[in-house]
Amino acid sequence: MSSEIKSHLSELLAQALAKVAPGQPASLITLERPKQAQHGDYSCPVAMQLARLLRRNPREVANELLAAMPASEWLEKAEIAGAGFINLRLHAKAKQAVVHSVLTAGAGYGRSKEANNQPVLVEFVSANPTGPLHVGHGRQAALGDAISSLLDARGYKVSREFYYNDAGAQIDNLALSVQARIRGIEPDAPEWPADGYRGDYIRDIATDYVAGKSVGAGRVPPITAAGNPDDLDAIRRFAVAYLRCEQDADLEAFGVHFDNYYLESSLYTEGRVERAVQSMVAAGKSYEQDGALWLKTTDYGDDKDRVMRKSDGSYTYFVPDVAYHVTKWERGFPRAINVQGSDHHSTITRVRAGLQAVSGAAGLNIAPGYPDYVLHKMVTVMKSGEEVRISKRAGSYVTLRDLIDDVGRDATRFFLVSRKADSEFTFDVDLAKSQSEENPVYYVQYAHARVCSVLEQWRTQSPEEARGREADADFAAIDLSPLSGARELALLQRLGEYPEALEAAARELAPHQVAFYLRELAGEFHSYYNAERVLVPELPVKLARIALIVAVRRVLANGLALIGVGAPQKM
RNA sequence: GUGCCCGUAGCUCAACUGGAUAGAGCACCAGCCUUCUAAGCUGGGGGUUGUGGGUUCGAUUCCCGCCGGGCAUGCCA
Repeated sequence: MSSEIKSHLSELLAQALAKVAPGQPASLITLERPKQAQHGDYSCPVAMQLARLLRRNPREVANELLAAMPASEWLEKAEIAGAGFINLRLHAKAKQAVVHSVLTAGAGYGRSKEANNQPVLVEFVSANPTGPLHVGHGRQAALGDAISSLLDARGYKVSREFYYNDAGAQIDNLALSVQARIRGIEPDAPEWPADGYRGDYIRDIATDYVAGKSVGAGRVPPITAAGNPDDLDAIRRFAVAYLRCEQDADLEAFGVHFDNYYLESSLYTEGRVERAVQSMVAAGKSYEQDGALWLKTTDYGDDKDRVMRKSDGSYTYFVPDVAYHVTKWERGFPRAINVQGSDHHSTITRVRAGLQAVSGAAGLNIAPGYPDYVLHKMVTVMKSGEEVRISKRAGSYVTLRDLIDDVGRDATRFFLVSRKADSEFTFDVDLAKSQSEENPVYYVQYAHARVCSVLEQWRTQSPEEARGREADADFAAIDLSPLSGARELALLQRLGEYPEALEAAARELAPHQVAFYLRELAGEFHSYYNAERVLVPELPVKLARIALIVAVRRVLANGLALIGVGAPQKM
């Protein structure tokens, strides 16, 4: 509703612009929400821009625009302020309508069909199965899942995917580390593998392997440990399955679900890596040197060429990455988004270069910027005032599981998603634990629970009024005209901004904006709650206020759902 | 050395992509519970937006130079 009003106002200004300055494009007109209430509901700076183009006084131009603007039933006041801002104030009626929109749309409020069901693949976490998930993976899980939900809300057909690096040197390392533990070798012993994983979980895997235990559930095919310490391949299979199960359990506890798990090993067994290399060679983008095969990534903006096939015959890591991304395109995803740590940023150029080479040779028409990347900075973990260096090899971490157990799922997710991806993140574990009750998530959830509580009171006090009013839509017919207080208008305004907030967050792939929006909406609700009673004697006022807070509850619930946080009825 | 990103209150972070007096939360100070949940509210102190220039009606935002931090720059993944 709010966006309808906004475009209505833009149209009025566009008509004025056509009269005052014929030939100037309507795209000059932008509407902003002023920070201060005295500046009205919307503000338009176009007169100042015109002043430069027309070489005239901005306030004069603004005056003429106002005079040329058609009247509107939604508009209460239009005035000029400051250097030449045109400030617009809406009638209360225009703002009240948003409650009806929210209550009618319910869970659909804020959603759109804009993307027209276009498929998009969002890849995130993609942790190597060589250890438990740590805090950094948590940030990625929270981010990736929220981005996926945002795109879903914009009408995309979203596929969440986890890419398993279950091939290559790291996995060999894992197998050797477990084998060493089976043989009773400690990480500090001279026989310990050079780059072995030192964490205690390696010993647990070794113990289970020797005991002949079985692992596997859900998506991970069951496997029983062979128990033979010499069978490195059997150890490898068991260790990978073991850790996949651990990671699955952690993600489950975090409330993150994937539609698909893609195994790197399958790229080899299906010959896709080989085919990708052949295409890159056929594209004329490669050459042999020093016994290795190189890709001319400099043709695609890189500062030096990169090795594809090492002199020992194995491929460098980005080659299967290229093959993998070819499958994303071939599987029918014209858009793909990769959520990764910023330490991977050098792979962007290589993967895109490889894709373009393959695309040219195989006639795939892959878009030049494919895929999109959302890079997030690393999480610095502070514990007891000191930084914990996350190192799988050294075995020191704070696992995602630790956080979920200590801080709680909702708080962890809200916290991890409420920062811009490209800002560095300091996660103070002690603070998060000791002050868990002051985490902003409770502030938002509390607002939701408070609405529920008021409604509960109302149902108890006045069952005859409440009868037949259960779902949101049952409140939609209530007369909203009593909602005219300053705090009520502020709440109405905020509710109306929700669809725009989602649109912006989805466009910028920035879910932290949803968290901030919710914080503000909850704040305005808490203020209102403290200043006014909802359950007042005058029935029309009472009902209007009830409709308002039901709408608030709805938007809080919708927003929290997007970022994977629960909306409790009671706290 | 080169490339990308970051630098905003004591701390952790915002700022609608160039708008009006840069905002929140922690922490600190002073108030508000016999009335719908005090995990809340009201008020207060706290800033040369790293720094020096430039662009213009207007800069935290765009451009250039410095300073500081992170990541990358492997025939590691």
